[in-house]
Amino acid sequence: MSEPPDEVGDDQADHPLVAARLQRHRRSIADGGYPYRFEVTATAGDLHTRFAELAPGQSTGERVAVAGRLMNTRTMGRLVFGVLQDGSGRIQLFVDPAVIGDTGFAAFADLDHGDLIGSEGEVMTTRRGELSVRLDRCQLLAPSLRPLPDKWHGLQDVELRSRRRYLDLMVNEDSRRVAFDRARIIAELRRILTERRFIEVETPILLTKATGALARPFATHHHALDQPMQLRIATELYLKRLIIGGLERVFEIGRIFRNEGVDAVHNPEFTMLEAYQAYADYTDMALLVEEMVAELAMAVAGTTVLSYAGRPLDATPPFRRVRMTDAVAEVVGEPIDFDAPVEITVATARRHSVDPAPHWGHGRIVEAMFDDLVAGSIWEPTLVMDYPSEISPLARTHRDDPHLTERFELFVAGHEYANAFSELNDVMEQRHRFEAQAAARSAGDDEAHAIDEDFLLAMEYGMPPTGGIGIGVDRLVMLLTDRHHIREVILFPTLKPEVIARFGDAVEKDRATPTKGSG
RNA sequence: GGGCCCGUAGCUCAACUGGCAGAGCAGCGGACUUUUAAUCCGACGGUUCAGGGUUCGAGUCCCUGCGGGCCCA
Repeated sequence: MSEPPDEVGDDQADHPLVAARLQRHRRSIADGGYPYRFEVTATAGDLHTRFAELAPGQSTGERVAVAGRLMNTRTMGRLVFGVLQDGSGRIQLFVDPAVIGDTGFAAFADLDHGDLIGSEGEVMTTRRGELSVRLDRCQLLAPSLRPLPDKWHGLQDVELRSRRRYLDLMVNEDSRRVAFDRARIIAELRRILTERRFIEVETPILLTKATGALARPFATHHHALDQPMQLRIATELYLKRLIIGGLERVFEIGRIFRNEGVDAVHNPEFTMLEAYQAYADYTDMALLVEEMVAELAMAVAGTTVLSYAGRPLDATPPFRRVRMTDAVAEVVGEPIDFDAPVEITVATARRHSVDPAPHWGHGRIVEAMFDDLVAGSIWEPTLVMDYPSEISPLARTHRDDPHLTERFELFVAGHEYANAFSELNDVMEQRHRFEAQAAARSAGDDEAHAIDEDFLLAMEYGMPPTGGIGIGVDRLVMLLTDRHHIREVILFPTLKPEVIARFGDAVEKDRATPTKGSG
């Protein structure tokens, strides 16, 4: 054989199921190849909508052209019933040699499941009432060289579903629906904010120093500048610079990168919405997030009474509000006193199996107790209000309690969904808070904020009172689509490199097969 | 990081206390002129994740590694 050995990329190249398709592909190329375009006049969804009422055994006289992937065929003597899937759904193809001709019929019979085809014919219903297109013409637009996954069970392997998302989308209706719902949710978020006169902006991802949140950044390097760089961990401080600049209502829906582990609710890159409104405070943000969740639930689920993980979940505003210190005090059975010696709070924590680190103050300890003892038991949407200053370096001190800040987080189903403040706008105070963070960092707290001098410079020009909020978009999509793992709502979640097992040998796929990038 | 579980045909899954590696779907050949996961008949399809060990004999037991899942931290 003089054929190049790797016309199909990997270990499956000589698999019989692939080889036959490869042969047909070569014949097609020799016959002049495949079309460059196909004029589509209808989608499956269009047809089902328009002809929903059509009785069995009817012909419409209307000729349409549909395109998509051939998912299944059933031969019945000299008839073939095909199932065409396009972006809107599925439509049956009725293939009768008396209509399409013997040549056309033979060509259709030569198609493989998975092929992309363009089909034309009259809209009709079968005797059983199935809406169909009676083909008088059909062409192969692009072949599938590999067989589809199981037509009934689809693709089940959790890892493969993420790795080969295209296959997952081809054969698992649920996955397609989540993708569409996610797009809808993001579009609705834009609509909701735009209607409220927010403008959408883009701030840098590539930074010399990532700031604005408590998280470890990814490190990279700029070659021409010979400069170490980091990927952003928040959009917060740049959006506030825009508030200072007078844009007054800004938001960004952007990818955030945090160098941390992967689990059911964490992916190293995720999508966050941050919105800032000048002359507003955290009570405005609370109303905003309630309205958002309710409107999104109506858009996606048609109701604010959701079902999540088999349990009812009522997301109808107003949400329950509870002060963080009260929630903790209730669980531990004694009040939290920020003026008492810290040892008192340490002892309270230890009695509840929470072990504070030596440099923690009341605030960090209260947060740890909240995380361990309270957060997991929250089910219905709850605004946890008024976080300790120690853990809120960017939030404004509470107008009624100097130990606390005007900050809330939205908790649902045991997890955090949003984080909002009355933004700290006093540059002197901001500098002090940053310095306290720096001190915590040198005391061994690797989750403390870094000082951002450039941001402080911006603040020195005066920052209006501002309400700000950050919302985890992926988690919101999980909640609204009843998915329980973040990889179900991210099309391409972060995965380890694929490893191909060889004889006594394991090779990373991307190293085993040269690609454009490596050449 | 710790515990438990999993990795078998392209896909979905079986295989008892160790004893010839199976089915359905897909693919191939055939029957069937209105099917709906069509149905029926036939033949085909395997490095049981990789490496090592125990054994007359390993998918199964042991060790190591890789990958994955769930729970916990």
